[in-house]
Amino acid sequence: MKISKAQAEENRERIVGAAATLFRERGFDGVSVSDLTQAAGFTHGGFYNHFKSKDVLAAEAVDSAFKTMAERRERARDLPEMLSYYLSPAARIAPGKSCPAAALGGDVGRQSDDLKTVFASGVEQMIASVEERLPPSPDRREQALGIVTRMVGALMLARAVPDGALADELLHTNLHLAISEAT
Amino acid sequence: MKISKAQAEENRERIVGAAATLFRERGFDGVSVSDLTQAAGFTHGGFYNHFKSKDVLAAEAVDSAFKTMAERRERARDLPEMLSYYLSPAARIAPGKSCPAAALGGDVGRQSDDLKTVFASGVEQMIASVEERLPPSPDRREQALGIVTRMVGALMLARAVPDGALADELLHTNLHLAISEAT
DNA sequence: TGTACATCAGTGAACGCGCGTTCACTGATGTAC
DNA sequence: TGTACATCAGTGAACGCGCGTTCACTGATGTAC
Repeated sequence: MKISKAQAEENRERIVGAAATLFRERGFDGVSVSDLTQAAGFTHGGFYNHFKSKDVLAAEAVDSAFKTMAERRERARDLPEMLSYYLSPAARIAPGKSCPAAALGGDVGRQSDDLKTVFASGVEQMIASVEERLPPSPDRREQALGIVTRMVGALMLARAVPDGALADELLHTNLHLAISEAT
Repeated sequence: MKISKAQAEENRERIVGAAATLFRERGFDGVSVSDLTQAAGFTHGGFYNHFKSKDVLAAEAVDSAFKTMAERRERARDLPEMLSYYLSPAARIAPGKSCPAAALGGDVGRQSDDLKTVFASGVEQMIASVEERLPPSPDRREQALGIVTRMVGALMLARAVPDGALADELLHTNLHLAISEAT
């Protein structure tokens, strides 16, 4: 049965949205085409009406995740507030709703150059977003890049370690270091 | 045909060694039990004489990778030298021979608590190793943890981005920042 | 506005494939006498 | 030291399973008249 154009477009967007969340939670290999179409409310065969392949969707999903994160960043009043959301225990527990760089960076290193390009532009957006909240200085770009590296590294490591003192320490210590780097 | 005990033990160690390299290069899901036993010179059925499951091997392989890295670290004369090896273009290109935290941290976040525990002890070793090369100070531990976070984040991000200016910048800028944090 | 029909989004069986794991078997090793 | 035999590391076919992708089909949508 054919579906209205509006409904079809909504289905497509639901797949991208589900992929943006599920890939961050379980990695690219941890989510099947079936998982994605089911999350969007239909069956797997229809997937290929919307995307040439799972890989092509992956690039679009990562792009979408970075965009959502950028919107969330804009809502922070200043850099310390932004950092404290980013490095919160809540963010550690909810990779599906947090930074795609921390959740998928390791995997992206083994994926296509197309995906790496999308990823790079997301990282550049993060750097720009931090940089424009930094006090003017000749090495603002370097500072911003350093802070973004710290954020991503800290969140990824805090998740790769069991719940406990080290996980908390990674979050807290890097939050303090990043805040003091930002002033 | 039975094999000598010495040969069997060597085969076991070859699997662990191959796993330590291949998992870092391709991720846990990117390497099959067949790949591992072939790399060790025999066929897949024999795998289960040595390991209860692929997951159990993964923990041992990550442990082994951290140990190899620790030995390599000991050979650096000082912290700047250690950092410049860690964040070199050569390390970026050769994940199989470089830091398991940067190569597998993202994946470990989605694996068993057993693996996370092994991973955490590797990270603690890295922190200790940096800390003992830092000048005495009440917040040496925080500094060391911050430097390790930067190293891991930088190497992972540099790999997740296509060859080019941003990859180089991630390596260079974070190397300079880490060195200045270390003095 | 009403009707006839082409379009095409979604269905679900089927494709070939590789995965982790099991198992009956082989035959050199290593031990007991 | 020599012989008989139990052990057990490695073999390779087979297991059930889920994967990404394809395809003939369905039937509501949306268009042409």
